Parts: sequence; C-alpha cells; structure tokens
Amino acid sequence: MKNGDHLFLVDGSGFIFRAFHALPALTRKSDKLPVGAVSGFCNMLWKLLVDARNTEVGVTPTHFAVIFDYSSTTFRKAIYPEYKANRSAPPEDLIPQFGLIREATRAFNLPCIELEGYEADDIIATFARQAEAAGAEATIISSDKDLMQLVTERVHMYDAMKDKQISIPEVIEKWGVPPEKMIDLQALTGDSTDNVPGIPGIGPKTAAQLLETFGDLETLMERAHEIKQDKRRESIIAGRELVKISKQLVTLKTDTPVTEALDDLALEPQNGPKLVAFLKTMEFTTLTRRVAEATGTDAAEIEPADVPVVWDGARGPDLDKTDATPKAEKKATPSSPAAASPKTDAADEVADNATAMSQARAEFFATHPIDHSTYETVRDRSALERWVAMARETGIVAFDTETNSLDPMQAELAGFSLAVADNAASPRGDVTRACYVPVGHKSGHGDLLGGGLAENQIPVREALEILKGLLEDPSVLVIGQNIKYDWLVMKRHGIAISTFDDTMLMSYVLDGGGNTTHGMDALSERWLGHKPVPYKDVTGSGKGAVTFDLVDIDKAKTYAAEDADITLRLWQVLKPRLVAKGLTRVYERLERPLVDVLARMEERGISVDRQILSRLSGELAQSAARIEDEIYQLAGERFNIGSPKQLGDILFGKMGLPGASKTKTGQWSTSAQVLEELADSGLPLPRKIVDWRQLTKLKSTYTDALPGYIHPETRRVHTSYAMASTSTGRLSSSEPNLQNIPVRTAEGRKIRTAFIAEPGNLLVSADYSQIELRVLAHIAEIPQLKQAFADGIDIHAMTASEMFGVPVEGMPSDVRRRAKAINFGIIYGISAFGLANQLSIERSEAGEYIKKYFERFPGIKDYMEASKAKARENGYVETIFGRRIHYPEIKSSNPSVRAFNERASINAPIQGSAADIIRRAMVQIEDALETSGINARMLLQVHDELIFEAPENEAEKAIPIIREVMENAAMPAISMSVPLAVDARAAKNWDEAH
DNA sequence: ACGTACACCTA
DNA sequence: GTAGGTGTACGTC
Repeated sequence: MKNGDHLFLVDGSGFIFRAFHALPALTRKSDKLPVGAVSGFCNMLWKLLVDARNTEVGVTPTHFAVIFDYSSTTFRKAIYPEYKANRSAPPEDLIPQFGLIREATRAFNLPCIELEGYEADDIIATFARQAEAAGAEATIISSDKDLMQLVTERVHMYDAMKDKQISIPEVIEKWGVPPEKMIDLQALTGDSTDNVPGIPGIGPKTAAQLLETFGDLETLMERAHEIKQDKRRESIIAGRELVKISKQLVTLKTDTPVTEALDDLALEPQNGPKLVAFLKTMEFTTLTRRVAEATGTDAAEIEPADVPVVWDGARGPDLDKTDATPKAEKKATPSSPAAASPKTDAADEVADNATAMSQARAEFFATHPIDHSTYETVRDRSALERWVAMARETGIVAFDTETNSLDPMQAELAGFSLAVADNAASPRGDVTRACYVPVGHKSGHGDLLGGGLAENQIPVREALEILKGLLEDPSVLVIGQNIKYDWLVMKRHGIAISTFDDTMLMSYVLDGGGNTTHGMDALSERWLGHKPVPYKDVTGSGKGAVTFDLVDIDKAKTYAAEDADITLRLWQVLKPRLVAKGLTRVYERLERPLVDVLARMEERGISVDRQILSRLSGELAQSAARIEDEIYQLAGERFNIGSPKQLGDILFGKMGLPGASKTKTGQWSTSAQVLEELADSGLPLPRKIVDWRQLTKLKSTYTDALPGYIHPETRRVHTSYAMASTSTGRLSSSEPNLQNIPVRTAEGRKIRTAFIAEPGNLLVSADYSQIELRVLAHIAEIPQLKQAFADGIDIHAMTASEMFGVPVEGMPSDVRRRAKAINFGIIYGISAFGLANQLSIERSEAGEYIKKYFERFPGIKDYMEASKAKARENGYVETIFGRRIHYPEIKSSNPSVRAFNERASINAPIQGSAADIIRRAMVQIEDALETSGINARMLLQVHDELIFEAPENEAEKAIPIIREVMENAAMPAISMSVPLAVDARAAKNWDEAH
C-alpha cells in the first residue's frame, strides 16, 4: 500500500445493529427469514464499491475490508467484567443475520476480518494506523463515536446511512474536542450502552469544557482540586480509579495481532456469478438485477447459493456455530504462546490493571463478608421473573443446582440458586445478591412412595420454563463451579446452558499443580477467606443423612444461595487474574470448550454386555477357588490371601522364604515384584499368589463392579470425567474408572470384549502412537528422535542402536526392551534407582546407561536441566500451549521431596503437552464429523486414545476424519517439528478395535 | 462410619 | 522414575 491508495474499513458489527434499527423490517418471501439488515448491508457495499466517488467520500477505494466483532469475550471484559454487560440479547430477528452478513461479505469477494479477544474497533484502529503510516488514506465506514479518536488528516469516517463524511471539523463540531482528545472525553463521560463507568454527572459538554481548561485528562486529574464547583470536584476526585479503567476501556488498540497485511486487503474484482447467486438466495430482486447488469452476468442462469442459516424460527440461536470456524481460530492463533501475550508495555498495563481489579475485589469481599440474612427464597413465578430480569440487567449470573444425587446422570432437581451483582450498589459489581428457588423439595411425611411435594414451591415445569430463557440466552454469561455437573443436570431437564464460565476451571488454569485443589470450599477459603456452610451440616451424615430434596427449605436456602454467591464472587476475583497471568487463552481454548464435549460423552455412556461379564466372573471365581486350595495346601494352613499382612507372615515368617523386604511401615512386602523374584527361583507358592491376585483383581474391580454402573434407564455405563483433578492437564475418570480397563494380559483383555457397540454399530478406537516421545523430541529438539519419527522408524530400536551400537536390523529383543525402558524413564524424569528397579539390574549399571544416553542425546540433558531451573525460578513449568504446572516444593530442603519435584517438573511439560493436544482434538472432532456428515459419537478418552461409536456403514469413513483432526490437533497454535501419528480401527468390541 | 496402607489396573 | 482410581484389609473413632 502506498501514497494515493485509499483503504475502506467497514465496521460490520456496528452496521448490523444500526441497519437493523434504522431500516424497515424485511423478510425473505419464501420462508420469512428476516433479512432487513443484510439487505441494507449489501446495498451499502455495492454503492461503495461502484459509486463511492458520488458519495460524500468522493474517492474510489483501492483496498477494502469488513471487520467484525469475534465474540463477547475481549480483553476489555477481562479488565472490567461489567464491560458491555448490560447489553441485552440481540433481537430474535437479528440473530440469523449475523451469519448472513459474513456470507454476504464473502460473496462480495471482500476480506471478512475478525480476531478473538478484540472488538472490531481495535482491528479497524490497527489497519487505519497502518494505512496512515504507509502514506495512504483510510475511511472508516461507521458513525460510532468510539471510532472518532482515530480521525486525523488522513483518516476519515463516513456515515453511510446519512451519506455524511466525518473528519476533524465534524468531530470538533459534534463533541467540542478534536479527535485526539476523544479518548479523554469518553473516559470522563463513560458510556452507558457499553457500561463504561466514567464520572457520574459529567457529560460531553462538561468534559469538553474541563479538557479545554486543563488541556488533557492527566493534567485534569492532577489538578482536580482546582475545580471550583464543589460537587464536580468531589466526584472527579472520587472517581479517579474508575476514570483510569474507563480510559483503558475506550482506548482502541492500534497494535492488535492482525494476520492480514494491508496488501492482502487490495480490492479484488467482483465475481459476478458468485455474488448474484448469493443475492438471488436472499431474494433481493432489485440488487440482483443491478449487479447482474454491472457484472455482465445472466441472472437467470445462476443457481441460488447454498447459504447456511442458523435460524429455526422460535428456538434460540447457536451463535457459537456461526463463529467458531477453524478459519477464525487460524486467524486468531499466533504460532507460539510467547506470541500470544507479547510483553509490551500495553500488555503489562493490562495485566497490572487486572491484578489491581482482582485485589480490589478480594479486599472488598474481605470487608463485606458473606451475609446469609440477605438470601431470599423464591416461591412464586413473579419473584423468579424479577430475579431473571436482574440477571439480564448485567448479563451475568452465577447458577447452581441442588439435587438428590452426586451423579448428574441420576440426579433429580431439588432446586437451583442464582446470584447477581448489584451494579447500582457498586459500579465495580462486587455487591452480590443471591436467592434459592426450591422446586422439588419433599414434605418429608409422605407415604411409602416418597413424600409429597412441600408447599409453596413454583411448579417445576413453570420454573424451568422461565429459567430456560435465561440459561439458553447466548448473551447471558452463566457462571458455575464445576459447571459440567449443572450442564448435565439441566440438559436432562431440557435446558442447554449456552454461554458459561467455570470458576473451578479458572482456578485449575491459574493454580494447577502443587497440592492445590479447586473445589468450592477450598476456593472460598483461599480467595474470600470464608468457610462455607458444610454440606453435612445441611443433609446430615452417615446413617442419618438425607438427600437434598428432603432438607428443610429454609436451611437449604442458606446453603444453596451461598454457593451461588460464592461462585459469583470467585468469578469476580479469578477472571481478572486469568488476564493478569496471561492464561485466558489456556482457559478459553483448552478448558472451557471441553466442558460440553465431555458432558455429552458422559451423557452418551457406553454399552457393556452384562452376560459377558457375568460369565467371566464365574470363570474367574472357579479358577481363583482352585488356586486358593492349592495355596492352602502349599502353605499348610488356611488364611486370608487378600491380606498382605497375613500373607507376609506366612511367607517370610512361618516359611522363612528368602528375599524379604519391608514396606515403609515395616510390614513384609508382598508386592508382585517380590513374588515374581521368588517364583523365578523355583518356588511354586509365590507364583500361585500372583495368579490368584490377578484373577481376584479382575473379578472384584471389573467383572463384579462394572454391572453395578449400568444405568437403569439408558442401560449404558456413564463414567464421570474430572477436568481439574490432575496436575498435568490430563483428565481422570471415575465411577467407574474407564481409563484403567485391563489390556496387557490375555485374561484382562477379555474384560474389554464386554465393551460393545449397539447393534448395527461399531466401536472405533483411535490412539496416538508414542505421543509423549514425539512431544519430547519436539520440546528438547533431539535430531535423531525427530528423524526417526519423520522416517517412521521403530523408535526404541533406534535408541538401542544409538546406545549399544547394535544395527536396527535383527536387533535382539532384550536390547530393544532395555532401550524402551530407558525411553520411558526419560519421560518420567529418570533416576538410576528407578531404572535399576525397572530392569532388575544394578544401580551402577543403570547409571552407566543413563550416562551413555545423555552422551548420545545431549539435548535431553539440556531439557531436563532447563525444566528444573525453570521450576526453581518461576515456581512452575509449562506445556507447549502455555498451561502452567506449579511446583512450590521444588526448593524443599528435604532431598527426596526435592528430587521428586524435579522428576515431576521434567515429566509435566511432556505429559501435559500430550494431554493438551488430545484436548484440542476433542474440542474440534465433533464439528469435523458433523461437517463431514458422519454420524459418529465420541464416547471415551483414555489419555492418548479416543473411542467412538458409529453406524456400521459409517465407521470406516469416520476413521480418516478422526485421524486428520487428531494428527493436526496441535496446529495452528503450535507447529510441531515431529509428525503425530494415529492408529485407528473399527470393530464390534473395544478389545478388537484397540 | 471413615481414613490409611497396600496392591494393581491404565497411559 | 510420571500421572491417575479402586478394592480389600484393618486401623481408628
């Protein structure tokens, strides 16, 4: 771009709203799809493209772009959570038009630009300044005063509705200050539509006058005491903090990380047929004719375009779908986490401010503790409607369900609680109000069929209907603590929570690792200094425990409303901290989008064949009984084989076998390793114990326990995934744990044959091959490892060959086995002690191996030292996507504690990066399958493996899609220097699919 | 009834 | 040597 060029920047998002309200409502004839704003938009674009010279702009563009807001979560929201919080939901008729306007932009062959975390205005500011710097001119198609700060000699604005140019004189005329002082003016006046605070009582006139007198905002604030008018002086001095924040909010960023260069915005010739096809689809007859004529297109010959519409009349919109395209991510994601948060002064300032906000709130909460007496029980429709209205005012509501079960797949609703911020009471939003809405409490003295409903509760259907409107509104942010639970419960009650945040996950991202837990009680004590009412005080414990629906409503109110209140307060403290620490991206990319993905997996469950398990259980019982008899024979007495204490006494006390070792509590160790060694020396008894343990383990943990988890209605097994329980970012699975189903032995694998596809379907298993070693090769930059993975060579054989000088061809299996153990050892933060144990060799020999390994692969040693150093310096290490894992004990004076933390800090970036990669895959994969029209459902995750269920004739087609997503899951955030490989198979059961 | 130790299943 | 969860035995309250 050069002198004489002219860039047009259309504020697409601003235009949508303005056109919608200014132009007459218009619907598409064929299906009543509202298209008024789209029509106005198309007409405007066309006019600017072919006829701009005849408007007030007076010049023809050489470059052109349309800019959109990406989503409601921007850095401003992080600085000041109430920013734009009072925006109500977009009108129903406008919603389908958001997507259509983007489609229209593409049909006009114009770049459609958006960037996560930034508003359209920031992107516009960036391009305008770039154009100016290049010696060109820019015209911003908008009349929004927020953009007027950008106006200069070379940057203009244009109000397309009024055909009016806005340059420096127009700004001065309208606002009384030149464009460069618009920021100061807005900081003083605030903006009620965006909820920017400003100073109460100061409007544009006063602000302009003050700025005229003092010159600029900084001087004004310094010399505020000189202001003569008492009230004005006081309010300005009192509002200095808010002015600071306001200024940050209204200052547009001119250095957003846009991925398009100015030259990418050069105007392309119109594609007549493409545009005509779109306009025909919209049924804009006049414009279609005009465009067809101008581009020499025969409109009659053109088929209408296939335009996706997110609209089904009465139902709410799915805004995520319109926006969350892979393309959007590509644009928004820089190539490394370092680039994600460049350490500029501006970024530092944002972080400092966010920290200040978090601290200010924490202090406020410390002096304004939780007050149970303010909580309200909502017992009628109109009261609930009032609460919903209050929630809509700020667009932010904390929500919590109370049920009769910890299992979200079984839970029935007892009630729910809401908490909202009272902005009138405190502009910082930290005065909270909370209520409890009982809907399913029982009276307690019912008949045998269960108590009747307690009195004075809103009928559950009515309450849910009102609640649905709030929770499904995409413009209302629903805050939960472990919201996956509430998401599932509400889903089972017909409500799909739309836009949400989760305080548990925020805490996990901020403080993962260490011995930190992220449950609400712990968070409340940590951040609010408040100990919540213990659950057991409400329901009782032990034998006298009751389910929540039987709790007295008044008691329930205190507990439940407090939960919502705490959740809202936690959010207010934690949200700005995410920004301050630069962890918003981790939270928004790796945590939050996984919530509903996992919830759906849990909801689907997997089919388990009772008969197979029951038959296996019988077989195991018989075999175990036989071995049991033999054991008693050999031992000469009957005893409890399952008691390590009794067993140790028999083996090492009574029989005096050699090789005894002690556990840390001084008991004889009877571990498998000890028994194996005894067996190898020819004794029959230890082997039988090992065999007996294997059989009874399989029986009790799997064949006997699993059927108890089959859901009475779905007839499937629904595990529960914990998102915030591991230090590294892995998931964990419980009730039942489906991440430890046996696979290593033939006996154990039989359990897997009981995990089956529904009739007419297949299970598809897809697992990453050697993902952790690949991640290691990437992170530590080991040339030989990278080469081996690039060439698809057996990685353990390669390692053995390098270390022991044995050719890969015809390598003895034992040599390879040792190399494999070393490779795993490296991932685990190797020690000579551990490797010696694993390989049953001397510690000195293990030490030699390690030394040799480090000589051959010096980068590994460097990586390990760097990891430890980083943990010592920062207190945490990071995955390749920026997830932090904290090691507060890395400097412990206890050498074994220290060594343990060092090994863990070596392992965490490897294990954690692999965990992040599969998380990314899981977030993308459902959309990828749906887009491909394949009906495959993701059921399970086992750390490096995903299991799907698909109709027989679609399973094979699903495999390449799944593989594609998984193998490219690190992209585009990280470009790995090692390829990822995925093995996948379809079969009737999990054993054969794996 | 609850907590801890031990053993053993997974990646 | 890393990261998890569960079942049994056995101690304590």
